[in-house]
Amino acid sequence: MRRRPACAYSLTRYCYNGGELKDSGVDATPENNTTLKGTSPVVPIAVNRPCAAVACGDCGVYRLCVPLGLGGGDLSLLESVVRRQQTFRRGELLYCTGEPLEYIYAIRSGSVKTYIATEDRRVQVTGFHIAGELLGLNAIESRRHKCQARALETTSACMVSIERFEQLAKQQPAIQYEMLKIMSGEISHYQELLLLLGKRNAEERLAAYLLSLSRRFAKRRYSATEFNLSMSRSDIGNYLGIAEETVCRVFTRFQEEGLITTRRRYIELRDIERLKAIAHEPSCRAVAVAGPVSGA
Amino acid sequence: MRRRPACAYSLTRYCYNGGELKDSGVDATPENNTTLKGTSPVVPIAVNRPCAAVACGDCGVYRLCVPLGLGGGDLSLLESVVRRQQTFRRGELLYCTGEPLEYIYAIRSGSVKTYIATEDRRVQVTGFHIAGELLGLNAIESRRHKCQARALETTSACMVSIERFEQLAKQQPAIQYEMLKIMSGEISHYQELLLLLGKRNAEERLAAYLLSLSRRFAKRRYSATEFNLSMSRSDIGNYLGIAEETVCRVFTRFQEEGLITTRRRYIELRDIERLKAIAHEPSCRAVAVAGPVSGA
DNA sequence: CGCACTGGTTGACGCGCGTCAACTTTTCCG
DNA sequence: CGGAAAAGTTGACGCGCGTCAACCAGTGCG
Repeated sequence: MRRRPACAYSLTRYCYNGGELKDSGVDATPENNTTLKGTSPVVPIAVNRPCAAVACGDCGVYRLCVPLGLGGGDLSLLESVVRRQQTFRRGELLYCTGEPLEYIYAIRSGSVKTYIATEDRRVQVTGFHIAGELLGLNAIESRRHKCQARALETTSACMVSIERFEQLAKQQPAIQYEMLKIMSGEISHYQELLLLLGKRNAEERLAAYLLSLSRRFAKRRYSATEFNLSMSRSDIGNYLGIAEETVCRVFTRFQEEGLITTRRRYIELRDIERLKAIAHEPSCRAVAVAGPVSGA
Repeated sequence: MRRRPACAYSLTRYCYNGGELKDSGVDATPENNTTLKGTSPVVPIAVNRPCAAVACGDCGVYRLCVPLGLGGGDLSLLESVVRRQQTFRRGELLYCTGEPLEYIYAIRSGSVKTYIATEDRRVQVTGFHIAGELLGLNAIESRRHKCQARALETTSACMVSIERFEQLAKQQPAIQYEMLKIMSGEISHYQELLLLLGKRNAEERLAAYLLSLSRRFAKRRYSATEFNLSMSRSDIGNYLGIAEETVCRVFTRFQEEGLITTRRRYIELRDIERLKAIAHEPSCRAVAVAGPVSGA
C-alpha cells in the first residue's frame, strides 16, 4: 500500500512550473508559412490568429447581451458591467487558485489554459479556452478561484465584474438564466471529457481532441481544418491524461496514415471522416439526436 | 490506425445492459450483520439505510428554499413548484438520454447513478448521487437529458417542474442564483474528477472515492466510517476508469493492510488518515485553503 | 431442496503506454 | 552571432492494469 513506483516517477514528470515563460510575443505562428516545405499550399485565409478579436456575434458573451436587448444599439447597460478588455501576454496569469473571485472573463482573442495543481506538484489541465469562451464560472459557488488560468499566447479578455454582474442579474433574471445555460453546457462538456479519460485509448483521445478544437474554431468562424495549436504537446498530453511522448507518437502515426499534417504547432486535418471514426464521433451525434421527441 | 485490440475487447466489456434488474427489494443491506464473522462488532447506529428520508435541513434543495424565505413556516410557494416525492425501485430509470427536460430531481432517500452511453455500446458512469443531491442540472442548456439516471436501490425523489421553476425564478432571482452556485460547485467537482482519471493510479482513485463517499454521507448525518455501497464493483470501476477486477484486487489489498473492512457491499473505513495519504487528501485541502486572502 | 443467475474474487498473461534517455530543431537573449 | 534552454521527436524497456477464465457466494424461483 506504500507508494508504488508508478507514482514515484510521476512526481518528476508532473513537477511543473505552471508553464511560466518569458513572453516571447506571438509564438509559432507561421507568419512565414514558407517554412512548411513540401506540404500542400497553405490557404491564406481564416487560419486562427492571435490578436484577431472576434465580432460580438461570435462571442460567448453575446448570449449574455441579447436578453438585455442590447443586440442593437444601446450598450450602456452592459458597459456598466464589462470592464473594457485587458491584454495578457503569453505566460501571464489571469487568475490564481485561491484568489477571491472578482471577474468573469470573456476571451476576445487568444487562448488560455486552466489547470489545478495539487500540493504534491502534480498538475491537471482542465481546459483550453479560445476566443468567445467564458472563464471563471466554477468559482461562483466558493467565491474563490479553484484553478489557475494562464494565457497561452497574447490574449485579450473582457472582464465582467462579478459584483456588478450580480446586481444586474438581480434586476434581469434573463441574463442570469443565460448564465445557467452556459454552465449547464459546461457540465455536459466535462461529462464527455470523463468518458474520454475513462474509456478511450490515446488515439481516440487525440482524435476527439482535434475534432473538438476544429468544431470550436469553426463556431468562431476560423478554419475548421487548419489551425495553430497554442498549447504545447505537454499541455495536450496532460489534459488528455497521456504522456507528452505518446502525443508525439500518435501525431506521427496519424500523419503517416494521411489523417493530418503537422509541423510543430501548425496542424491540418486532412481526413476528418476517418478522424471521426477513430473518435467514435458519429455515435456521439447519433446519441445526442436520438431519443423520443415531442414538443418542448 | 485501424482498431487496436484494446478497443476490440472493450466492446465486450462495456457492452452494458444499463444495469436493468428485477427489483430485488433492498439489496445486500446487512440487516443480518451476523453474517460478518470475526470482524469488529457493528455499531448499530447511523449506517446509511435505504428509505431513510433526510430532513429538509440536510437536503440539497434546502439551499433553494431558503432564499424564498421558506425556512420557517410558509411552504406554499415551494409546494407550487415541487411535485411531491415519487418512489423509484431498484433498476428503474428516472430519466433517459434524449428525453425532454421536465423535472429537476432532488433525492430524498436512496441513491442513483447517472451515465452516458455511446453508440458503440460503451458506458461511462458520470456520477453517483445520494440523498440530498440534485439531478438533471446539465440538461438545462439543451432542454434534453444528456445522460440516463437509474435508481441503485429504492429511491425517493422530489421532482421540481422545470417549467414552474423557471416561472418562479423569473420573479425570484435569488433562487436562480442559488442554482448557479450549485452548478458552479458541480463544475468544480468534475474538474477534480478529471484530475483523478487523468493522473491517479487505481489505489489513489479508490481511496479518493471512498473518502468522497464518506464525506458526503457525513454531510447528510450518516456514518462517515461505515456504510453500504449501493453500487456494484462494476459501476465503481466504470466510474473510476478501472476494471471491476482491479477494484476487487485493490479492496483486497486495502483490507490486508488494515485500511478497510469489506464484506460484499458493506464497507468500513478503519484508517482514514492513511487513506487520505494515499488519495493525497491533505494536499487537496491545503491547496483549497491556501492562496492570498483578502475580504469578499 | 436444487438449479440458475448475478455479483464478487482470484490467478495468469500480455499489451498499451509511461518512463528514461538521447537527439534534433527552434527559440531566446546577451 | 552563438550558447543555452525549451520544445519536439524517436527508440528501448518494463510495469500497471485490462482481459480472460475459473471459481465462489448469495439470492430467487420452480
